[in-house]
Amino acid sequence: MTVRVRYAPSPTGEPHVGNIRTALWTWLHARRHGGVFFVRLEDTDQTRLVPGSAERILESLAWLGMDWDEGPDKGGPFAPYIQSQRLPLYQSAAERLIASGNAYRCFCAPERLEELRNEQRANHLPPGYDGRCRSILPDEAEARAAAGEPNVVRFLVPDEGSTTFTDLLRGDITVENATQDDFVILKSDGFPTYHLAHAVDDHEMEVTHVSRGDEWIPSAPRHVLLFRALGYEPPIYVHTSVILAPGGGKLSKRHGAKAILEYRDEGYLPDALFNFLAITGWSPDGETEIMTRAEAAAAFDFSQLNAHPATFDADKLEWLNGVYLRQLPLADLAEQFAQWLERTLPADVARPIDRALVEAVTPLVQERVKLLADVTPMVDFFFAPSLAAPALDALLGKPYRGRPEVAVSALHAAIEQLTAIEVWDSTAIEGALRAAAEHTGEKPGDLFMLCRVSVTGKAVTPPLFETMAIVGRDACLERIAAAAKVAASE
RNA sequence: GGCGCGUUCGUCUAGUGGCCCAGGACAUCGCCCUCUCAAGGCGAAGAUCGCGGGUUCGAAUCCCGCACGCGCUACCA
Repeated sequence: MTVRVRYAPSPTGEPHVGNIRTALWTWLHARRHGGVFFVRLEDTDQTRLVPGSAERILESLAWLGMDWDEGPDKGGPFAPYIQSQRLPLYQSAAERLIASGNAYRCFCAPERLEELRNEQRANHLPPGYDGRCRSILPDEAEARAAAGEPNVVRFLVPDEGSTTFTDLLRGDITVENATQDDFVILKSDGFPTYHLAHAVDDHEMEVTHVSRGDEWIPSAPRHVLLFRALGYEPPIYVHTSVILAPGGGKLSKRHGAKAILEYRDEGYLPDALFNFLAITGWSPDGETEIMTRAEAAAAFDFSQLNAHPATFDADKLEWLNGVYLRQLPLADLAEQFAQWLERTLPADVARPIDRALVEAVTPLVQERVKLLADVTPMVDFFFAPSLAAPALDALLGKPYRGRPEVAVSALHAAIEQLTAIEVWDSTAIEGALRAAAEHTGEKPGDLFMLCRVSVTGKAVTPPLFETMAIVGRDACLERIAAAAKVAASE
């Protein structure tokens, strides 16, 4: 039997890491077994819909490289893939359940339910529907419903016995039926609840494995009961753990959870995020951590997932992103940088930005960035149309503090040597600066730092000689002279 | 309150009765390399395997109890 799995988000917001990680594992399982991965929109709560979120959900999946075989945007053999367009299916299932005595109409008003719960809580009893409408005769119920009296359909949970289901991570889980109340399967607006929609759709769409968050464990027995009452074979269940925020507690918007697309906007690579999410809560062998999607898929096994929650390790994600950035071919990296710089360089830098310059600078910073965002402050001086002379304190630094005249003569020596260079390349520049240091008796490192700050305005930069080679002789000499003037003015 | 799930270095994990007085990775610290910063190399520190009982020649691994954390207990998913 071919594996068919699904990602079934509610279009009520954007996917965050915890949510997408379950989808990612599901995707891995599909690819591992040559199965089908599809997307189904669960928009049965009309009150919580957020416009645009369906698009953002699909965009997130696409960005992460999780392709889907069937879905709301591309159809498939079981279309439609949007629950609000499948209402008749749920309604007829509910009617079948009523007819078979597995469900009944309930006319209790929300207010009564509310009161009932308060009372139960006050008496330290487990809250739950008391089954009052169970006793309404079917004919009467139909008549009242036909007359337009608002009602919901509840599933009739057996008072006795227990229900067992198997979870791929946790083994058999058994729950006493008596602890489950008669839950609503069809709401008064004609929409199904999750429970019914899950049973109907996952059967209709021939889903083989259902992986979802572990908050669904308590209601899984309900689903098994539903499947059986409908005459369906339940799918295989996998309940995945949540991702925790560093401080503890579920990762939430307030607690550092970011939408997937925010990672894109902050300069993470989709391959790195994918890899990171795949291995938080899963390890193929205890050693391997860096994997392509294909490698992860080849090794993936639901039953290896960790059943306990994992804390989100932002440091490790950054590290991993750096690993991916470093192994990117230079041309690809330059392309990424170009797009990034286009967006983030100050407005006074002419657009489009100098593509050749980006390519020249890329190898100097490849091993220095962890995020694409790091590139901008690292290379902005290469692109700036003009650079202000450095501030005195920054220029002198520790070695020359209080003795600017020494810095001035060192700088002049550097100018002299640099001017004499025949072919302006990094080797020649290094030779010139070392010669200048030797002539003046300065420590090479001190002179280098003087030049670094003079030429770039920064104390931390890509390698000096390569940097100066790219900046060009005229600009370098000009800037060093300007810096010398700053030092001399003291 | 009831029901359920979970518990190995700060963090992610390996581990399914002896190879584990617990291995790898991130982070941390030190050394090396070095023009700054990185990257890289080497090394250190870091877990009485939640606690208490059992079973066994032998337990992180099996059983029982407890503690703690989390989840569910909606006409939300």
